[in-house]
Amino acid sequence: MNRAAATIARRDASPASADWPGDVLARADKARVRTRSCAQCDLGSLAFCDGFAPRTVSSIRRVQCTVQHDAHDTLFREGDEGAAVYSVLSGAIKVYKLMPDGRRQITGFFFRGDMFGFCLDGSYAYTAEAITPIEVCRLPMQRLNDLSETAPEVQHRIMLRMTAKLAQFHNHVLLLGRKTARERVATFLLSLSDRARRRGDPPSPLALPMGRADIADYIGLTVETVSRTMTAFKRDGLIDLPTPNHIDICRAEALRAVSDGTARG
Amino acid sequence: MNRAAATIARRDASPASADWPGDVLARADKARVRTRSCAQCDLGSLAFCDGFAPRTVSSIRRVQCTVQHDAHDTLFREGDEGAAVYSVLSGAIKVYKLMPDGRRQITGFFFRGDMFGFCLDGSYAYTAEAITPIEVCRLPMQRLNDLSETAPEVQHRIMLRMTAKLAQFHNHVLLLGRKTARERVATFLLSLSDRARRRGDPPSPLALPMGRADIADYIGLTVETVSRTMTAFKRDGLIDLPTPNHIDICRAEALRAVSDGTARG
DNA sequence: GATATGGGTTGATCTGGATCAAATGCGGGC
DNA sequence: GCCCGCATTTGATCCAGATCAACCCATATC
Repeated sequence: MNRAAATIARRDASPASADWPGDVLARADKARVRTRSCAQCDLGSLAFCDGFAPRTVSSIRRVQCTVQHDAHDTLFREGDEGAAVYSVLSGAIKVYKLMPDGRRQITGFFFRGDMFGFCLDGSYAYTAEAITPIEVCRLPMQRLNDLSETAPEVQHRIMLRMTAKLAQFHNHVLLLGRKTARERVATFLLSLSDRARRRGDPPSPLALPMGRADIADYIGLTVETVSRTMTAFKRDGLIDLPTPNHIDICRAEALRAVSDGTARG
Repeated sequence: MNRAAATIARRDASPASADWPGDVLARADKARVRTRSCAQCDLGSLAFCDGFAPRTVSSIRRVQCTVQHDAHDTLFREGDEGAAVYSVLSGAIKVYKLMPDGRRQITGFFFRGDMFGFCLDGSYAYTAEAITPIEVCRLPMQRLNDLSETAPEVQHRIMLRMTAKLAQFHNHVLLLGRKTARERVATFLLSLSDRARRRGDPPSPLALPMGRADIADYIGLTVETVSRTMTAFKRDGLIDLPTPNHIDICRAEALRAVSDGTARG
């Protein structure tokens, strides 16, 4: 489609090394780069570099840059040269793959503290797009690799993140391959709630920054089925929906039973 | 079910450090451990350690052990302490997750040269089972981590494998979330064929070591649908099925078009 | 050669979720 | 306050793939 054509045009216009702010501006829609270091980073224990030796941290600071995006901005597209990994400071991001006829599969949502963009060589396997206004910490992969010669803990930390992501994928593949609509929605809500809790965000009322269409494209359903299922959960008293974008999980155990297929019988 | 109960009993009987052959025997069904080193390894460029400095290779050799299993043996179960990664020397392995009611999702097939079992801390997220008689190279993860202090290329190589696996997962999630039965089967066959080619196995007739039920549980369909779809492909001249476990891809481009949804219109 | 066994295939029917269609609700601009 | 545009919800119908049920056909056993 014309979106794909636009991507190619942009890529041809900005070739080569993709490590520095100027390139970020050329490559991504409307990015605003702040050149200040990560001294003001408030991720705390969620930060990728938390607990590293001071000299390792300062090495990372030298190669890192903080980037802001508006909602709906594209950070990179499937097929772009994969040059950097990102750590989310604030906001929500979705990554997805498209089929030629426009079918879309969202393969991940990322929030404060999450990392995405792993792509050691070759090109990104998916497109990344801001759901809300976001702030991300951009880490050129090549620089991290260089760094790992002297600081093996950097790669080890990356491996931990990737391992966690792999485990998540196993669960998501189970959801997509074998779960019913009710089980999918329940699993999704519990997983979001769990992640909110882990990163210290209020788990109730849980914020749903993404729309119903995004949820549907993530769990392999249609908007209508997602909506109907949430309404059914509300009717059954499992959740409350103060607004379409906030849910209260009223009966977590019951929702858990739905999510793993042990509800009722 | 009683299988789960048996797992717990076995784990209670063999606690603690899981690095050495004796433990492998205790943990896995009927494993035969060969204590000879990997000097006879014939993986060549497919090997995890291919191209490493001689002293790194010999460090790996010291911690590695080669294990043989019969078809249907279980290497480890979901929830077992994740102590080692495996590299396949020969044969085929499937890994899967089960739901309490018995629904099964196979999350990966592994062949000669593939690695699986990534699990830096905590426990395995899935069960691994031999499809055919197999021979695997077992690498205790903790030892690899220690090694990476002096040889950063070890972790880098692991990261490459994990990155490739992540990209594969993105594709598989797209398949499960958004593809039709025909698209799924076509994608599956092409992916197997591609992997056979990459590892130097005859791409035609392509061997299908797994049964229809395994294929179905991998691509989120039923046995009947897999069988019907393969029959339809044969009728349409896209493939031939000399035996149920061997396929010839007759019209790869046409199958490719089916797999990405661009067939006919 | 009869007989069991366990894949794999084929046929008939059913159904969960998709699709098509229409409200409904809600935030933002003026 | 009122209108517009968009996301969400609700309703009616349809259909791809699941389910239920034979059946086929190799291999194994005696």
